[in-house]
Amino acid sequence: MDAEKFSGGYCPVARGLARVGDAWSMLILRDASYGLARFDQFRVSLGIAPNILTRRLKALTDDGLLEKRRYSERPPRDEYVLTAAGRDFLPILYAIGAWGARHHGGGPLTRATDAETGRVIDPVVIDRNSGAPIGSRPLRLTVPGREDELLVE
Amino acid sequence: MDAEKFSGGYCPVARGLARVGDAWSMLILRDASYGLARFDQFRVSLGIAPNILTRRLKALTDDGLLEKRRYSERPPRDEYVLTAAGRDFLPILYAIGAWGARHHGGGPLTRATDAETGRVIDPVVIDRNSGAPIGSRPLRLTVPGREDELLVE
DNA sequence: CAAGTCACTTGCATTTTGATAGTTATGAGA
DNA sequence: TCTCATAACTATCAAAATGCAAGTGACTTG
Repeated sequence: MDAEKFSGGYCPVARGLARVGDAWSMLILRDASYGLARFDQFRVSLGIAPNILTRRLKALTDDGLLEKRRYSERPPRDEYVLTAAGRDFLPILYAIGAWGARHHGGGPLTRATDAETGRVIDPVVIDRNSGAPIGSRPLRLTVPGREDELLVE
Repeated sequence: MDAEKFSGGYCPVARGLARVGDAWSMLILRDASYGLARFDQFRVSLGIAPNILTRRLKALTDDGLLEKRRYSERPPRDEYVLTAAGRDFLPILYAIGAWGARHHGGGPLTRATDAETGRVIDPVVIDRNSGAPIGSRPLRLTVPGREDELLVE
C-alpha cells in the first residue's frame, strides 16, 4: 500500500503503521518476544516462505525494531533481537491479543499470566495522565496548521 | 498471507491480526473514529482505490468491526459505522499512534488532548489487574495442551 | 569426505493490489 | 427532457507482492 506516502504525514498512527502495519511483521515481533531470534526459528514457527521472511526481517531491521547480530563468525550466523523500539511495541501486541480474545476468542487460547502473582494479564490502553481508559472520555484532535479542532469519541 | 490459517489457532494476537492486520483496515478504523462514515469520505481521505476500499469495507463489515447502514432509500446510499467491537479496537490505534510518535515522530503531528482537562493524551498499555505497564513485569505464557510454560520479558 | 545445518537466494507461478474507466441510481438545473 | 452532478460502486488490466520449490555457500559433524 505504499507506506512511504504515509510515513512522513501528520498522523502518528499512519507513521506507526508504515513500519509495522503488516501481519507478518507483527507476528515476527510476537515470536521475538517469545525468545525466538534465528531465521529458521521464525521460518518454522510462522510457516513463512524464506524469501518473504528475509524481506520482513530486513524491513524490521531497517526500521529499527530488530537488530541483526552475528552470533557466530565461523560459520557466519546471524540472529535478530528486539531493539528498545521493538520491545516498546510489544504491549500493543498484547492489546491486540486481548482484543482478539474478547471478540474472536472461541476455543482454547494461549494466555499470559503475571509470573509473580499468577493472575491472568488483562491489557487495557489508558491515558498515562488521567489514568482513564482511552475511549472513556471525549478527546480533541489538533491537526498541525489548522485552527479548528476535531472532537471525537 | 492467508489469514485463515491463523484465525482459529491458539494465539489471540494472530486471531486479532487475522481481522485487522492490514494497514488499510486500521486507517479506515481511524477515519471512522474521526467521524467519517461514507464511501467517498474514506476514499478521499485515504487516497485509496475504490475497488480496494470496497474490499476492505466488506472485510471489516464481515468481521464485525463496521456495520453497513442504509441512510437513504432513494437514492440508495449506505454508510459504515463502527460497531462495539470496532470501537473497542480504537484504543489500540491510539497506542500505535503513541508508539509512532515516540519512535518516528519527526516534524509536526496530530495530537489528541483530553477534551475536558486539555492535557495531551499519552496512551500506555497496562494490565488491568496489577495496574502495571505491560513489559514492566515478567510474564508467563500458557499454551493449551502443553504442560510446560514459557517465561517471557 | 559425505551428510547435515543454517541462512539465505533464485526463478517462476499465483495472488493481491492499484490505477483508471465505466456503471447504476438518482436529483437538480437549463 | 436533456445534460450535469453525486454517491457508491464494478470491471478491466497492469504492476507489485507473495509464496513454493529448488538451489547455494560456508561451514560442522560423523
